[in-house]
Amino acid sequence: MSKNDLKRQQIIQAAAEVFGTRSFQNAAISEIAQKASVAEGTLYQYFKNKEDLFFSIPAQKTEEFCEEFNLHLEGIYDGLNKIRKLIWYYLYFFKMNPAYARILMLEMRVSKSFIKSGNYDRIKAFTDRVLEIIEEGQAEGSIRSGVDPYLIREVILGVLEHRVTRWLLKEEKYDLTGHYNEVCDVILRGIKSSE
Amino acid sequence: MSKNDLKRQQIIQAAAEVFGTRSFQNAAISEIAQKASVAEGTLYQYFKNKEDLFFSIPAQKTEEFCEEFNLHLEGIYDGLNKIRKLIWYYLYFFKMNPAYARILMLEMRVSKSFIKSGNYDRIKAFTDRVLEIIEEGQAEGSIRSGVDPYLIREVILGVLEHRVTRWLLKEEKYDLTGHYNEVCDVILRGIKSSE
Amino acid sequence: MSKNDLKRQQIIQAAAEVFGTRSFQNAAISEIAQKASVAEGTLYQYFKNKEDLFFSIPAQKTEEFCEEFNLHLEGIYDGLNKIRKLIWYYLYFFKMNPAYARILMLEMRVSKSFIKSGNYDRIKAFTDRVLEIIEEGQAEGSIRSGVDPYLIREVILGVLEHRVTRWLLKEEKYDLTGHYNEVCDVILRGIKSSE
Amino acid sequence: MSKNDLKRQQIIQAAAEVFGTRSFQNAAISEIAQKASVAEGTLYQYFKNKEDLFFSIPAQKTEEFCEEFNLHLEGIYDGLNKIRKLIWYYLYFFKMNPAYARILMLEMRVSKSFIKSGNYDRIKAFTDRVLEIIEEGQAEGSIRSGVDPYLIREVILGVLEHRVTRWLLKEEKYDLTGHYNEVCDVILRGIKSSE
DNA sequence: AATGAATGAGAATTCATTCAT
DNA sequence: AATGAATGAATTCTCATTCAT
Repeated sequence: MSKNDLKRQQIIQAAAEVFGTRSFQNAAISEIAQKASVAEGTLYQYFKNKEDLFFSIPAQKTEEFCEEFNLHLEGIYDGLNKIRKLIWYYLYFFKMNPAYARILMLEMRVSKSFIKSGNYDRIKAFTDRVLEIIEEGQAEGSIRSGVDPYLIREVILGVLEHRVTRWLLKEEKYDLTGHYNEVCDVILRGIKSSE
Repeated sequence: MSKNDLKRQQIIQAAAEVFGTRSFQNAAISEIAQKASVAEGTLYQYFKNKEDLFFSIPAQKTEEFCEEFNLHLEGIYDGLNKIRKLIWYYLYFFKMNPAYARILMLEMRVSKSFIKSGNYDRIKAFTDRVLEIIEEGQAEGSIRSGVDPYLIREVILGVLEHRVTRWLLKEEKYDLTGHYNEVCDVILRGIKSSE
Repeated sequence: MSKNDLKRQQIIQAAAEVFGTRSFQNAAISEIAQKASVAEGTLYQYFKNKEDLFFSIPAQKTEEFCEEFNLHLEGIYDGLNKIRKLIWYYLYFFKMNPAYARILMLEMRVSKSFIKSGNYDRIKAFTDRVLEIIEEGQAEGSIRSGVDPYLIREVILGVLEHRVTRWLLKEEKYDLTGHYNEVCDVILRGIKSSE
Repeated sequence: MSKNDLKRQQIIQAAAEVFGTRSFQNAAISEIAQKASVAEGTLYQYFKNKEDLFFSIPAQKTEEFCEEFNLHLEGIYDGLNKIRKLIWYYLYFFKMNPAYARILMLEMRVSKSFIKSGNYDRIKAFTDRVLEIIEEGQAEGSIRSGVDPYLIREVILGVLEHRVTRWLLKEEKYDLTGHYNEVCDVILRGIKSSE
């Protein structure tokens, strides 16, 4: 990694810490600079402005997320188990990264400008991967075909995001991965009584 | 309604319009006051501060939502159809109230202080009602028993909130109630291939 | 004068003092506010921004200038003496108002945005008056006709502005109204040897 | 010219281009460096600071101006025609160099620090030359003697500077050398009706 | 001599809130 | 109760200049 990239990462790291505790508005550039041990002006050599810095946080984390996730998928060959793994890993990851969860769930996910900014692309790569898994599952017959895979993805991610969001708002008082089996069960089999 | 309450409503109405377009931070008290045809100082006779005014918006709308929802439930006696109606009405309501959707989905739903503020109660009344429906459905056998009703509620609301949020971020370009049947289907029957 | 206008004047007065010593860039809003005994924010209730405040200074002074000038013209009925009076009064006025001279000659007169701003109008009223005097002089035969009055005005004001500017740059070390007679003479009779 | 001087000129050239469009404050060192194809730090090897660089622009141009002017004077032996030539050439030069005109008329001419800086000397050489011409004219009898030659110079340069300045402020919309004959006429013969 | 990354001081402006009328 | 003028804290961002390489 070049010296340049290194400093960039160093700043993003500091930003992640600060934005992890305070909202975008309440976080101060001065605090980030201090935490990153650079002058305030230096931030502006690496990022266009405060928002650009803010939006640059997810890239790194998302990459980390995806890499780990792929490792976890190794050796799993059927769609349903991949989905189960996805559900578990998603919850596990945010349980382990609550500060980043705050940033992503309570700020980014709700921001039009983030979506428009190029920084959304990395996250899109992940959701594309999820779609792939679903389509493979449909092809192999383990996931219902005849249902729009986008809709299936919406259900899975909707539930997961909701779960993480609630957990954050309740100040992370309970175990986010708890009841993981039931969550999978309801997503897979629905809420309707089967007979 | 007292003259006092009337003016209160007038202000909330103006606030809903302004906050419907701009974010909390970007909305100006001065604009709200102007739109409500009162002096800025007057706002502070009715609301403690900007946040208090902001958080006061949902009460009225939620009540409206609940009343209408109850009307729509009239004559429906089985749990599954109640759920279907819930799903439809939820999407329909936000389709008809996109400005309010913005406020609720992109700001309130993501705010710790809103939850802590008393103003969350009205919304809680609604989610309690959903829980009731689920429990009734479980009792009558149409909804799977043996699954935590809270979890079932989480799935339903998670999907719905996700759907509305995506729609807002995509600038309301498509029909929010579209594919309503498929949405119900996936929620009710799950994503797993049934055989 | 309304209370509102009074405070406006008070601020302009303070601004004139500060801008009289420091350049536009070097003058600080905070100093002006302090000198005017108002909060910094108050300035922005009366003026759009720093530049707007700056450009608002000449109006008052120009009016004062014109009024006095008109008094001085009283009882003078021929064009040449009016021109002589103009020359004298112009030099005299800036001699008595060196701080304002700085603002007008070294900053405003050289600023495209000032000309474009409405605030230039008051000064235009003065130069229009000068043109009138010249045209009257031409009509009565005391000033050369057959020469564009605009050009004549340009000569008169050009010399005067140059004189005041030089005086300011030389730090007002000599008497600005000195040699007034010779100045008139050269402007009136030209530089060419008469035979 | 040494390699060193060459780079110096290169930088001044770039500075002239940039300062020709933007004001001193608005021009960026970085842009000048880029245009001169040197690093920002390099500028500071050749010039003490931004102002020093800015003030260094006129030297070269003034020299160019004087050389050309002297060529134009060749073969003219009487004072009045020299003055006429001066008036014409002055207007012509700035018409051909509007960017430099901006710098000189709207910024330098109005700056105390420029006068104090040594860089004013080259310009002084020119005004000294003008004084010489006037004194020669007085000696030969074509220019009025008995009038302070400094005052005569003030009239000539005052009118010319005023003319160029107005032209710049009016965004160079008309021909600067237009009406050149009338300008000479008024300067030479004055504004007074001759009988 | 040349570089260019890092610096950090510095200032305008906004706007929710107050309070005298 | 209503007003709205006055407040002033609070913060991003710029950019000339430096200096280690």
